[in-house]
Amino acid sequence: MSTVTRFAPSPTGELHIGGVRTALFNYAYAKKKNGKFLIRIEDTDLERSTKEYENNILQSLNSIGLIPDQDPINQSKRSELYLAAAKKLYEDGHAYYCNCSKERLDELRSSLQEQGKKPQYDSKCRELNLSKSNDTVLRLKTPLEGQTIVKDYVRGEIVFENSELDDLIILRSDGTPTYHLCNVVDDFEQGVTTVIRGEDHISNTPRQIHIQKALGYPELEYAHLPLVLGNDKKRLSKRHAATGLEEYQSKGYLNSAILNCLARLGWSKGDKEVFYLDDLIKDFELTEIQRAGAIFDQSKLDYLNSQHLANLSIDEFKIAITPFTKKLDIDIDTHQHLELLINSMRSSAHTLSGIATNLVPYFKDIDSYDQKALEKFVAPAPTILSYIHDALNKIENWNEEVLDNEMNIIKEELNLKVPQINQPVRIALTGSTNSPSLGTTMYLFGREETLIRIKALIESL
RNA sequence: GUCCCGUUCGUCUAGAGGCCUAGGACACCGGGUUUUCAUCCCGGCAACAGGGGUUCGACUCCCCUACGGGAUGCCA
Repeated sequence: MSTVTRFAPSPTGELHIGGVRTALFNYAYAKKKNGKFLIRIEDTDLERSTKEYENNILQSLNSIGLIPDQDPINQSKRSELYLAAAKKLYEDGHAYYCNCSKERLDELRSSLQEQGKKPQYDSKCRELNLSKSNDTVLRLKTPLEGQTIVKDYVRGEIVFENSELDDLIILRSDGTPTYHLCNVVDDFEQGVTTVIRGEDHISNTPRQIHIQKALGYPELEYAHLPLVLGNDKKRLSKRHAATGLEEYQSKGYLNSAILNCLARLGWSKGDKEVFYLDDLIKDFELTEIQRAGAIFDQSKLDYLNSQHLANLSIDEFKIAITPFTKKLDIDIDTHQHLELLINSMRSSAHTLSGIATNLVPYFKDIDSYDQKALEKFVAPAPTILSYIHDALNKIENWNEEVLDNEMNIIKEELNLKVPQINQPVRIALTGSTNSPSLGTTMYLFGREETLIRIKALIESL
């Protein structure tokens, strides 16, 4: 049987990186098995679900390349299916109507808890043969004894005593189906074979297995992933800074780097740290997933991003950085030595937005100089710049070698140390002391612009 | 409370009883290259939660404790 996995988010918030990782593992496993990866929107909670969040989730998954093999489905549009399943359960004697009031349930729970027992429904209505009415819920007849064993790829076999589980509600008193029913029915209807989801669902699993069995559905395979945590070791949530996928994308982290980073959270293959989606698909095994929760570390993402950035071809890099340079109102295609510029600057920051910012001086006039640098390198000897300007002005053959050579000559003539003559020029050209090697930098600016900028700095003093 | 899951350097992880003097990566610290910054290279720091077993031998197996997480909803 061909493998089918699914990512089943509920649209009650933006897609965060923990969700992306769950989707990623679902995707990778399906692809590895030559199966299908599906998306299901679990929007049965009308109160909290919104179309905006749904769109955000779908768009995010699409933008990062985790494309489903079929159009996503919405649970909110499939009630007939759930109702039909509920009806079958009732007719087959696997479910019963219950009219216990909320008050009774609350009392029951608290009194059981006082006795040190597990708070659960006492199955009062189980044999009463109640019929459906306005205030009845439909409950599943959970097996009273025996065990339910969840076979999990990452944790092995997890055993639950059936006596620990009560008769769960599958249809609310307003007639709408609950999560567990929808989940089980859809997994069956969609042909899902393998459930890969967060470990917060482990204790839900035996309940779902009971529904499956009652409905006569085949068994599923499970893999419960450890959770992605914030710095405080707490489960990632809105309280943590920067959890949304879009935030990372808009800061200029490459999709491939984000995916790489997320995949390494809970999974590894030998000493391989830098890899791509294709590698993951090839190497991935559910049994290799780590069992403990993992803290998301941004400095690791920074590193991985640098590596992925370095691996981009010039054309790929151009395409990747363009949205960021556009935002800063610069058009890198206008540069006369674009390839050299990119290769000189691509490692200047960890993110595309950082690199784009560093690129600005190469396209726009300097509107402010680094004051500290000015004080340190220019203020002590302001006349050096004029000397350099005049010397460079005589150079016709404007290339890196000649320029480096000339700077060396100037250094000898003035009997100065390298930083004393190099740094003022850097400041004149880029506004700061940071730039590629000086010959390259002057070459990148060209003869005319280099001279203009040196002059401009002299005049601004 | 009860049930379930988990616990190796600051972080992500390797580790399937002797290969472990516990390996790699990020971060950090130091050095080199770059006549600046970044990159890159080299080196260093740093962990088996605690206690009992089992065993000739335990990071690895068992039990207990502690700590963290989840479930215990007419949320998903």
